[in-house]
Amino acid sequence: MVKDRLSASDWVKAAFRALTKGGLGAVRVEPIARDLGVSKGSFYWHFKDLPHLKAAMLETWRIAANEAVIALVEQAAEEPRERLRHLIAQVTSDIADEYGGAGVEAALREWARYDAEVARLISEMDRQRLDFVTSLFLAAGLPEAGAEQSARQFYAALIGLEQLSPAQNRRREADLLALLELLLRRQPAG
Amino acid sequence: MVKDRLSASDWVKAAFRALTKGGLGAVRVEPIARDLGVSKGSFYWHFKDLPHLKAAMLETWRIAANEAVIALVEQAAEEPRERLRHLIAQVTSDIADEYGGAGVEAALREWARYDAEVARLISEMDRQRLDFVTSLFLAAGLPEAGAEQSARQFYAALIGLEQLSPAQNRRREADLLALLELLLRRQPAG
DNA sequence: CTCCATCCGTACGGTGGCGTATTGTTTATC
DNA sequence: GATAAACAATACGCCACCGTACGGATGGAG
Repeated sequence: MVKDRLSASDWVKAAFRALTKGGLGAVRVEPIARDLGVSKGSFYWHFKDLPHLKAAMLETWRIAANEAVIALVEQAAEEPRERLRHLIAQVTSDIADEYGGAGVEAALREWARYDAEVARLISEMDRQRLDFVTSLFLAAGLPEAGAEQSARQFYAALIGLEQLSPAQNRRREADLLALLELLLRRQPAG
Repeated sequence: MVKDRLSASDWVKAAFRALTKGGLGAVRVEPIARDLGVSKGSFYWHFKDLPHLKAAMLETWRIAANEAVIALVEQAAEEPRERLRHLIAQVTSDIADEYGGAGVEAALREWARYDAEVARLISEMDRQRLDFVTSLFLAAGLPEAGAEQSARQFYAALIGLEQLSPAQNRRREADLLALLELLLRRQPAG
């Protein structure tokens, strides 16, 4: 047997699978239970109800996304331009993480449009990422105002390209790198 | 009385309202009927079933989106750079058209991730818009390869900024205009 | 006035999902 | 090997929605 007892996080993982495959409307107890080859009796042992599962998903994603950002901050090179290039490489890599990666982001962004709490979470994470990117542009020598705008433009293009051409990672990377060059040339760092 | 007989397009409009407000999962017969103050007997007179309503929505949107693009091509200035600026103004204007505008786009993009047919439609329209923007960059003096990439970068930023900061039209416009300047400087047109 | 087409209301059966309650079944512990 | 805890299966009532059937209202054509 592979695994005949489930944990709460198994349910969360399965929920993310359902989310990426069928959207928020597909995050339902009984279908996921069938997907897991188990009855919903299991679900209601691990979770009070569906809203609690969704809350667990949000929390899981928040942590995972934070860790992804932090991992980039720590692990990549010291030089800010290098860090930005590592960021691009990371975002355009095919390694879909445990929780779905690209698809999840889009689904959550859509979810946020109907749920104020999710909207706050997303906006908070965007803020965090924008601050990070802004700090890199600043460290690369851009003036304050220019750095913030460049960060927005860069991050927006990153998101937009994910929507435009999923599964075109190679070209996306090239587009992002070229855009980065352009933005960095705004103010020669000297 | 305001209007005591409905048409199929009244249902489509109401369906778009539901879509922008609650996502694809909110496009259901009976709730929309309640919203319209009518019974679902009306719905099944105008449409065979729910899939047919959704098909009508897609068709409506396709036409509206095409007309929007075409209107820009015809109406705005002749000069390519001017046309691009008009495009930005259009996209960042608050005039939400009859069918919801910004919210609909996002919802449809998410819908496309679960439905191959919708995906084809979206991808086709993206193709069309990218070709349009590419032609403007070409006309503005950029070389072929650079024009295509600039178009992707510009259009991606446009989409991304919609996701990032809804209801920040003013700043979005500034960011897009600045980015446009940058992209146009790639190859001084002479 | 009548008749037909258009449009909507109402009532119905069917389905699928939610959450609860209750009863197994496995596992660790002593 | 008894026992308690962790986990899961089953069965149930409930509700929202789908799609159908049919009957009632309304308005224009003749």
